[in-house]
Amino acid sequence: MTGTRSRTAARSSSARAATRLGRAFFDRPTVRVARELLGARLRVRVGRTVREARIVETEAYLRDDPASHAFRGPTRRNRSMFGSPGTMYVFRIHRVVCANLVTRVGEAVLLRAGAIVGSDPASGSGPGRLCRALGITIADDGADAVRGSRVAVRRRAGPRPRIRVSRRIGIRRAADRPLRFYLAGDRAVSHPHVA
DNA sequence: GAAAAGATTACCT
DNA sequence: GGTAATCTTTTCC
Repeated sequence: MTGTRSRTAARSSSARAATRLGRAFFDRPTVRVARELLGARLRVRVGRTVREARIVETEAYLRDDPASHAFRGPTRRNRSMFGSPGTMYVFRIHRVVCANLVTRVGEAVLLRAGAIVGSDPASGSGPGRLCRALGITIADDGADAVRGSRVAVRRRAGPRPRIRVSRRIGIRRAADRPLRFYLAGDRAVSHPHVA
């Protein structure tokens, strides 16, 4: 039994390493990363358990983008956005937190919604709800999703999904830019009707 | 120092 | 569809 479990663990560890998205994935143009994160799995270790969501909705925040928290350069709050590709930028808004994955310096992808695996899929509909469902907190700000032990992103499995594009949700500045991406028809998408 | 603004959500009518 | 909740960071005097 022990031997079997050990062998199984070794194999799944190797498979996990093979499917985990690396630095190079995030070190690419932000819009491309935002699109390719759709369908990927976001895994968060919470104590002894692992929570997982299939990402269904993202938004890109660019360097030359008045809506981005990094627009005016590094501050104490946004310093994670200037970290390595794959760094988590988590910020607080009202009573919730929202999570981003950093791409290139000063740019990031906001994780707007995910279908929670093994639970109510719609409980991750919305950036604050996604973080709450996965157990992401402000303490995860600055964490490394590439090499870190708490958060990891796994490559999308399966065929290329059908992606829809719209303006971003809930912002005032640069509101017309088509920088929101989501899976067509997915129940966990937070604002299905925004064009 | 004080005040305003928010990449939101839940609950109201 | 509108609005209150809630609190940190940023910005302005």
